[in-house]
Amino acid sequence: MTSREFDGIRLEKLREHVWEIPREGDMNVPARVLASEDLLEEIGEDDTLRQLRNATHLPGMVEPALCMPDGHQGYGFPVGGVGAIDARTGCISPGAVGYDINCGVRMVRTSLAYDDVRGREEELVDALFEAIPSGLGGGGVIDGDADAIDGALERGVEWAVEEGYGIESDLAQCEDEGRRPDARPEYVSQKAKDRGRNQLGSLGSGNHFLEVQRVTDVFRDEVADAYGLSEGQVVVLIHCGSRGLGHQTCNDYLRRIEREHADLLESLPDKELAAAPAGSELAEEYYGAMGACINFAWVNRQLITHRTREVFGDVFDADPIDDLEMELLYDVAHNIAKKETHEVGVGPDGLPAVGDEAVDRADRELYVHRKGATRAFPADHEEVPEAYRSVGQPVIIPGSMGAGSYVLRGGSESMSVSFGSTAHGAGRLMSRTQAKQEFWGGDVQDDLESEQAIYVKAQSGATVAEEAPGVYKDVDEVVRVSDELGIGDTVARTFPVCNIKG
DNA sequence: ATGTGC
Repeated sequence: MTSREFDGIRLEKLREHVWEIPREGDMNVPARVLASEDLLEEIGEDDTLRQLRNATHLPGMVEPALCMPDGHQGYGFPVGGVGAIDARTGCISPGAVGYDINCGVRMVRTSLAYDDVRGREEELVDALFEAIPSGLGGGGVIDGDADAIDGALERGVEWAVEEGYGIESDLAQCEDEGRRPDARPEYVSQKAKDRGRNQLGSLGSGNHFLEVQRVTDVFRDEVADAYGLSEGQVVVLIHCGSRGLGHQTCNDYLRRIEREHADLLESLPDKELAAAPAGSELAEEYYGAMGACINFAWVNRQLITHRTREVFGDVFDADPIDDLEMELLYDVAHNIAKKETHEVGVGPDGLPAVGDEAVDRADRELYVHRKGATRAFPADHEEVPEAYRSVGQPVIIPGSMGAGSYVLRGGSESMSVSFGSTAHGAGRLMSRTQAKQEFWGGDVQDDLESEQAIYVKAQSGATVAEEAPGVYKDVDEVVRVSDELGIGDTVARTFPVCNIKG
């Protein structure tokens, strides 16, 4: 059997693109990396594998802990990590969701062709940059008051559409229809709400962006038809999260775990994996608060969508819905934990079990943690919107601002291989600090414009350097692995036209 | 990711 070892961590190749870290010591389950040999070499260079192995110590983890092909090291739990944990006997881990709760991405279609936009890129990028708040700190599309925050946290996109910031179809074309039914705004602290109030409709910083793109390739005609995508079409990608509100909420609950569940914390190999035991008051409150932050992030992307439609309407002197057909393709969460029912191995006592200890398989309710991973439910799954039910849910995978992005559809193998999940992006190759040593923001922008006709406008040159195309892995290779594993199948590829950043 | 550290 082929095997590879990185810094004392050995992986056995089970089959093409599937590498297992065998269970040993206090690991509850094995761990698996879904990657080609080339991607595995990159994943093995940072702390990802050790973090993935540590994650298997979380109580109640069922089946192997997973790392998607774009995985890299994160806070405690790797980015690109998927961890399914028994919701009755296990735990829920804020560290396995991430600071930016429901950081995610949506794609908006248009009826414009690249030729309609060509030559007007700078006018468009200037108008978008002017209209859409970005960067660190406050300022949003709307000035939120207490009612707005409560509406957003409780009801998500439903609230935004009622307030006039969207159209009816925006609801159906969003994961969970833009509203977590189990959101509990009362478990979000006043401090977090105060931070979110003036950030409703703002991109933020880091890897967040709004990008106008053109469809360059269609790989599966019948799926692209169902998604309303065709070659040459202009689309808009919006990538952002829950800003200070989600960050504050993650922090609030990490502190409470330290105070109220120090025993569980002590038992973990890395304190950053902090988790609350299933059934505890804290677990319930975090789950409800996280659901509210998820709704906030959806409202954030909805308000940016609203403003984007207005900008396109102005620039192209047309009605954004009736003429430009700016409908939402889909909105997917990249950082989330949700109760989902999946089939898992169970022992004689009926509890989830792995390897030889499993005597049967049965449906169990799990906290599926996806941290830097996308839900990728296949055709016929009841949670796929009706318009896409026969082909599978759209999966949106942003690459870098120099490489473009992909639209996939949930693959037929995703439920059995990855708890209905696939990759979420290209994955970082180097730290932000290293990126700033390697690149200069202004040079990156000049090169993109002169060599690829891509127009980037950003609040901070440092952010452009941190997000330079060269700091990312090869997104083509990431989606090739997803496609070959059958967890997410390529549908279309896009290429950047212009991009605004924090 | 983030009022760019507690």
